[in-house]
Formats: sequence, C-alpha cells, structure tokens
Amino acid sequence: MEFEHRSNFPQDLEYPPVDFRSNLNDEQFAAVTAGDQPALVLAGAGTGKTRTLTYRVAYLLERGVHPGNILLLTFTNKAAREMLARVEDLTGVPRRAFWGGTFHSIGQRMLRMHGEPLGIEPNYTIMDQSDAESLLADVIKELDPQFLKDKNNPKTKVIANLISLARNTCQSLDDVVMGFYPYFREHINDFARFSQTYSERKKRQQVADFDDLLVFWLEILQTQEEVARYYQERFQHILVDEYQDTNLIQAQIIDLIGARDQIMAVGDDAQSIYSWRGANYENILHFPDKHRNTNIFRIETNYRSTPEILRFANGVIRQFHPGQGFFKTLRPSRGHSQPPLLIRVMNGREEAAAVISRITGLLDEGRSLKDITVLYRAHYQALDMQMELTRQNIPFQITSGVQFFEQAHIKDLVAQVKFAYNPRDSRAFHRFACLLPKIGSVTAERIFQAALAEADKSGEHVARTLISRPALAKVPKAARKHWESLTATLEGIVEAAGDRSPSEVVSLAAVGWYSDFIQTLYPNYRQRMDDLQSLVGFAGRFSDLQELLGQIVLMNSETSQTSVYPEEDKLRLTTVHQAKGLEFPVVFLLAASDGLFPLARAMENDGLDEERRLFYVAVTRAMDELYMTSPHLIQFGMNTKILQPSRFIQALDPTLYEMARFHRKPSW
DNA sequence: CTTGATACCGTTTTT
DNA sequence: CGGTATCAAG
Repeated sequence: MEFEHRSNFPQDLEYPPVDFRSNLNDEQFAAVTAGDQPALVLAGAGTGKTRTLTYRVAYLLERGVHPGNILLLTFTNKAAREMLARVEDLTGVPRRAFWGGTFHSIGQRMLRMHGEPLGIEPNYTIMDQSDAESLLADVIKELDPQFLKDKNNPKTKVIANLISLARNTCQSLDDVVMGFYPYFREHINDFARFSQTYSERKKRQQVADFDDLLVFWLEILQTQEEVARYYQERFQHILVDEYQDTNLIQAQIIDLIGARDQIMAVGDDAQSIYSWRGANYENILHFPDKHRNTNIFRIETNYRSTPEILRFANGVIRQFHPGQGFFKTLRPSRGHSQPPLLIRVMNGREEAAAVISRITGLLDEGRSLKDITVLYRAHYQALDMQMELTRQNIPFQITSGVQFFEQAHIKDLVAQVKFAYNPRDSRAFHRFACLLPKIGSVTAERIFQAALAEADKSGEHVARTLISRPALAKVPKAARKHWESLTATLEGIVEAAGDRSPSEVVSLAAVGWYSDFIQTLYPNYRQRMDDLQSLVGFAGRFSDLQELLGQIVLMNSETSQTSVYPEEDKLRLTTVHQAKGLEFPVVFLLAASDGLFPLARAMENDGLDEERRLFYVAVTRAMDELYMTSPHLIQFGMNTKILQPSRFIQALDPTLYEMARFHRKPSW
C-alpha cells in the first residue's frame, strides 16, 4: 500500500560528517545516540532541547534512516520550521523530505488522504474558531430559537468550549458537564442535541473544526487497520516535542502510530501550560508505564540564563508539591550577572513608563530593540504599553490583537478561494456574499440554496450556477452589478484551482472583483492591497492549494507576522504562551501582581499550579536580564483594586531578586 | 430583510 | 473603550 510521498528523495545519500561528541554535552549526547527503545527525554528550560532533537534527527540520518521515515511532531508551526531548518543546516537534507509539523497540520493531511471512509471528501475545508462558533450558534438557534435569548443559559462560546473539551479529553459530554460545569446539568440533553447536529452540519458542508483534525485522525488509525499498519511501518522514528502539552487524543495517536515503540518523547512537565485545551501533563508522567523499557534521559544543564535568573526560576519550581513531576533543578553554566528586578509601580500607565524608561537605558548601553521582549499573561495587559510605545515612536511588533490572517480583508479573500475549492462550504460563501449591498445572511442563504440545487441538477460547480436563472432571481437589484463581477472572478478562481499554482489562484482573487470592492469600502485600501499582495507571495511557497488553505487557518500570528513580513529591529510584545520555546536576552514581565499573574479567573478551577508553570515559563525565557513590573492599582470596570506583587514572587526567598520602586512621574 | 443606531456586556491562554 | 446583541425604521 502506497500513499502520497512528499518528494522523491534519493535513497543513498552521503551526509556531511557531524561531530556529535564535541557539539553536545554528556546528557544531550546520551539522548541523541539513544538506541531503539522508547525514550523519554526530560529537558528543562534552556537546556538545548531543540539542539538535542535536531542532532537526534541528524544522528538517525547518519545511521541510514531515510528522512521520509521520520515523523516529527511539534506544538507550533514555528517550532517545526525552526527545527527542520536547523536539521537542514546541519545535514543538508531539505525540510520537505521529512514529515514534520503540528499535530493539527499533519492531521489535516491525514484527513485528506484517508478521510473518505469517515465521510470527509479530499476537498474539505477547515474552519477557524470563530467560524466554528458561528456555525454552532446557527445550529442552536435552529434547534431551539429561545435558548440563547435566556440569559441564564450558557452562551455559544461556553457550549463550544465544553464540546471541544469533551472531545479533546475523550470524555462524554455528560462527564465534562458534571465535572466542569455542574451548574449546567439541566442542559445536558440540549448540549447533546446541539453537538450532534453541529457534527452533521460540518459533514454536510464538508468542513472540519480544529478538533476534527485530531479526532478523525485517531479514528482513521483505529478503524482502518491497513492505514494504521502502513504508518506504523513507515515511521521508523517518531519524535514528539513538547510532549507535556499533548492531550489524550494526541497521546493515543502517538501510541497507535508508534505501536512498535519507536517513539522519542521530549518535554518538561514543569512547562505544561495548555490544560485548558485538554493537555494533560500526566501523559508525560505515565509515558514510562505505557511503554515498557522506556529509557529516561534528563538534560539539566542550562545554557540560556544567568545563574541569578536560574536561581529565581528554581525557586519557582520548588513551590510545587514535592514528588509532583520530574524536575528539581536547572544547573547554570554561565557567568554571574545581576539578579532579577521587581519594579513596583502605581498603575498600568506608570508600568509602561517604567518599562520604556529602562528600555531607553538599555538602548544607551548598546542593546538593540530586537533583543528585548515584553511578556504578559493576557493580551489586554499590554494595552497601556502599546499606547505609550506608539506615542513615543518606538517601533514594536505585537503578536496579538488582529493578526495578519485574521484581518477582514484577508479572510474575505481567502473565503473566495475556499469556496471555489469546496463549493459546499456555505460559510465561506456567506462571508463574501454578505459584503454586497442588500445581501444579508438570509438572502445569501437563499441564493446559495438555489445555486446548490442547480448544481446538483447539472453537475456543474456551484460557482457557475450562481448566475443561473433561479439563483440570479434571488439577487437584489442593488447587488446585480457587483454580482456579475464577483461571479466572473469566482469562475476564474475555480478554473485556475484545477491546474494553476496556489499563488496564481490567490492572485486571480486579489485582482478580481474584490480589489474594486475594497477601494470603495476602505479608506486605507492601499495598505490592504499590499496585504493581499503579500498573501499572494505567501501562497507562492505552496504547491498545493489545500495545503495553503489549511496552513492559513492553522497558522497563528507569530508565524504569519514573521513569515509574511521580514524581521526588523523592533521591540517584541507577546503573551507568555506564545513565547514558549523562545529565548530573549532581555525580558520584561508585565503585570506581575497577584490577581493578574496568577490571573484571578484562571484560578477558579484549580488553575493555580498551571499558572505557576506559566510563570516558570515566563521567567526562563530570559537570558541576561529579567525585569518584572507589579502595578499596585488596577482599574476594574468602575472600581479600583489594590494589588500585591504576585504570590509566586512573594513566596520566594527575598535574596533571589531585588526590588525597586519607579519614581519618575509619567511624562503625560 | 437589510441596515443603522443604540444599549449593554465583558476582558485568558491557541491549534 | 471596545465590540456586539438587539431593536426599529426603511
């Protein structure tokens, strides 16, 4: 049995010799050269985890393993790209030769190749979170028009969350409701109905949400024995990065594909920060139980941070209950420097002033902006910072807010391509159809249904039957002119989708109806046209349209920002979650006050330990200098709250950090 | 049915 | 201060 091969890679290759011994420390070397037993690599923050994985791949290649027989699973696209780029540097083997990516992106590929027995056509499209939520909202309104109007009932978002959590933790809806939302127990039957109809709608429209990519991947492996066997044999080595952040589905996928125990799992239980997405750090704790003869490798020498920062981080780790998890200490390897500094400030504005004041000092000392990163627990905590940076003309790059692929004009354009690719994706159709005058969701649906009926009759693509008599009859007069131009563009896209490259297809969409349309709609249409052009450029990296569409949906800001626009010398602002796996010479951690970090909301459901892990992740990003700012007052709606420094800091031995107060009055 | 205006709600983290 | 749910007019 043979499935798609990603490239024709020559079988017998000579790799440039890699000196493993002198490029790795003993701990790393042991893991890199591990035998074929299942392996669990416990690598603390900054200990060279990526380096170890990279060299492991190189080692396998040198031992004669074909790149196509290695599966590399990571948590973010960025991590996958970075690792394979480093492998390429090291060995010269191009990254396309490997199967590597996030669980979701590999799942997307699996579904396309093997989804048909589950009712998923190869041309299915992926919905992002907001698409998925609005589809669910439609379903709820349809099944029970009154449900969402009652303010005591849970909102769509909550229900979506609940359904998603149940799927990701392999629990029944009932169990999740009773476990996490017992006060909604009376709605259990409603939830079940909503969930079931939601699934049916997805199938009918040939769309998948994020969870489907994992759930169906697992189902494929469980139900199609020959497919499972193929991958079990094909992947002689499975490397899993950030194993502590896998959920039960992902763990099962790995167990199934890795049925021959050809698994190397890498992670750090102290850095598990995705439990709200179903991640279960017990996966990493139980790995040795599930896989007999697991070799455990510990990598504890830290190359990233100064001893002062590490002592601080170790102090945070020591706050965990003894015996909980694997790790105890990170051993420093660098020379001494200044201890972390806690700066107490009055409020958010003073916080911004304090940080900028210090940044100015750092620039005078010869640092450049790109060495400095500002971290925070939640996006909104960076608001004052953004305003003040803008005011003072300090260039910064923020990986949040409206992200490149989430801008309205990008989504509008992508929707056109999506619809051309999967004409049953009615949400994609609605997205652009509703832009036309006098067309709202009701009219759009009528046009769509009419066109769909025509298409079923004639066997033509829905894009062509949009101008059939029955469909045209539903188009309001005011929209007729736009309609002609729109449908002409769509037809062009459909045609091109057959045999042209993705970038040609996207380009067609970008110069068609939509380019005329945005001129009349947006004052800054030049900027938007530029964005559309960079989207065309981005599409140029893909040879397959579905791969492109999938990646666009699966990509977060981090990757899009850095991939669409070149890197510049700018200050970085990012959440701690997004900073995971990265390191920066200078780190500022905002809002290090109790109630902000740990975030009060997050502690409602036993979240304190995870907040502490997140705090640990935050402080271990810093290489040379770590600053934390703790506002004393916070505006909470109408009233003001008084806050103390984070309990994670207060619990520490005071000799582990220094404290300062910011005096200078803000300049405004 | 669409569109525009007004009231009000709420503000974690992401594939 | 923001965005969105809801309502009334065209």
